[in-house]
Amino acid sequence: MNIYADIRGLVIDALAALEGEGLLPAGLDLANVAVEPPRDPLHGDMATNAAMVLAKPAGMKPRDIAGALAEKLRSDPRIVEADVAGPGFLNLRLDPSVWADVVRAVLGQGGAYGRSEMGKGQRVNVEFVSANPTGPLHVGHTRGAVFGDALAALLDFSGHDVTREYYINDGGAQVDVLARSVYLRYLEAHGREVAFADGTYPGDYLIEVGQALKDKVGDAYVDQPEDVWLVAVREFATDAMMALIREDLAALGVEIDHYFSEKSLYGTGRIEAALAALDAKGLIYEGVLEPPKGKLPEDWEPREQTLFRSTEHGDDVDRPVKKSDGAWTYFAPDIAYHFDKIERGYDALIDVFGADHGGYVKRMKAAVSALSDGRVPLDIKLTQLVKLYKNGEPFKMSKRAGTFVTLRDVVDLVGPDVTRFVMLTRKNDAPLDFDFDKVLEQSKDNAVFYVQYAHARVKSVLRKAAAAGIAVDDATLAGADLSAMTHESEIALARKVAEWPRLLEIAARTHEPHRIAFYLYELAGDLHALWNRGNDSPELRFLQEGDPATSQSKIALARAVSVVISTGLGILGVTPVEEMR
RNA sequence: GGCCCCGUAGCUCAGCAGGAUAGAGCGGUCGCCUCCUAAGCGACAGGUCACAGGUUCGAAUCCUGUCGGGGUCGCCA
Repeated sequence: MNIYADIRGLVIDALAALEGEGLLPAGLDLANVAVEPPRDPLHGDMATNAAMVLAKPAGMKPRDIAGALAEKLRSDPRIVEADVAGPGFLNLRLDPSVWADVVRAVLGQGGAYGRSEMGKGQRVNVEFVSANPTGPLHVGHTRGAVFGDALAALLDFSGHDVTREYYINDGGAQVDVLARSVYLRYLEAHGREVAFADGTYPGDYLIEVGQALKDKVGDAYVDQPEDVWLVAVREFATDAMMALIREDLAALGVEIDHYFSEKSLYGTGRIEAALAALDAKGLIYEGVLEPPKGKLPEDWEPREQTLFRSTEHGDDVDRPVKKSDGAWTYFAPDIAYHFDKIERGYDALIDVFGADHGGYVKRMKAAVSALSDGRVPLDIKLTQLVKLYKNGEPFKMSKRAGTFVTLRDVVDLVGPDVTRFVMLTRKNDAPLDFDFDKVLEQSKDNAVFYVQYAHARVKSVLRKAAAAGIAVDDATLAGADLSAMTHESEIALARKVAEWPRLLEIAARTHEPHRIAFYLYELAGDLHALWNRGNDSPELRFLQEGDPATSQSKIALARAVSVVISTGLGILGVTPVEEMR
């Protein structure tokens, strides 16, 4: 049940009726007609901008349209008041039974409340993390992982058919570096003294990989030239790193549906095929790029390269797909990879990148636009930096990796639930401060705690009611008489619950899962407010001693809140708690 | 220099397809525990939505420009 959608439908029907009666011209575009919660609750329960939006196309005064619309709407039993206000707003006051209906619907639907079909028939591919397989995931990847996973869950809940995907960058020079680094650890395992030159990965996490390599091949590679072992060690090392990364993701509760190997694009004609597709559209040419505007790189010299005419699809300059030595640039396999995604038939693509990849957004979009002839939209979400703090001090080092704080460091310290929630308490494109002490603090300025506390409070009431012999299963609560739910704090809470489907639609449309976290914080706040009213006004307490019927009606509302919190946390990948300890 | 993101209360940040008197937390001041968990709740104070134009009945929101912060910029992915 989405009460906002229902009432909007009512408004649309009324407008259609007015058209039929000739009071409005026929054929008006109603797409921009909105029904929203008013900023000020004094204005009513809902407001519509219909009259203002339609005034110009209809050639009428807003207030005249609003007046006629109000007349029509008043005939619906759910609308008790419809007043024209301001420049032409139509403020609606709903019958209190509407909120009772919402609560009943929530109890009836349970975890399905808020699900929608907005994405019905749409296959969406969400690619995220896609970290190089050269070491454990670090904090930045953690944010991308949480964001991508929550976004995928959100789209899934909104009716999309979602694939979570990870692109393994196992085709470039960095995996050769990895192989050489592992080789050094391998020699070390054989008791050799080794030095880690610049350009190798010194992290401790490779020690066990070197040992494992020794266990596997013995001394076969010792004192052998690189061409003997490089390919084999590279594969061994990449596999080990991917196993590590999968473990990291599992620790965070992230499950990838599809891992896609960059390497699989080489030597198989797939890069060539993708570029041939572009070539067939006249978008590939040999040419010399203009030097960058402004300050020139010192070693700049004009070079003829194979270029993709990305400017035809919105990019600022054309982009090279081959290096001067004839090898592919990294962009070439990326084009092939996205070509593959398009050919797999997705209706929409989403890439989650770190903010440092912001410079690639336009060219990637240009490539997808060109390859799909503009049919497949690509949205690229950038996740900003995470700044870590501990004891108020910036916190940088990891014991394990030697250089950066890993995903494991974070999850081990605060747990996956706190990690995930906190990572979503900022917009993806805003920097995030993550304070190891603060996120574990039990206070109101810690949103995780505050939301969990609200959930636990409801659970506590349910336990106490059950102990008092009052039936509080959802079926019983759904049948409770909710006509006494009239206090402003109760209505405010029910109204918030009613907003859940609408909030989800907005979050799904904008690809912004953080909105869920903020909504849950507000919902929790409304519950805590009502809870505390019970201190002064015993009749507002959820549990009414010796009065099962009233208790059930009160608890029905509380239970509806816990259903929404539980569902919302579920989308964020956070487990709701039953009690605070 | 080009491109991208950001600029909202003392601090950290929300702001929903443009909508009415711009919100929350922290910090400040003042209240609330014989009472379902006070790990909480209520009230007050606090704003030139960086700045200047433009579009619109209406702009924090859209467009242009300026300033400030960050990121990025052809043989690294």
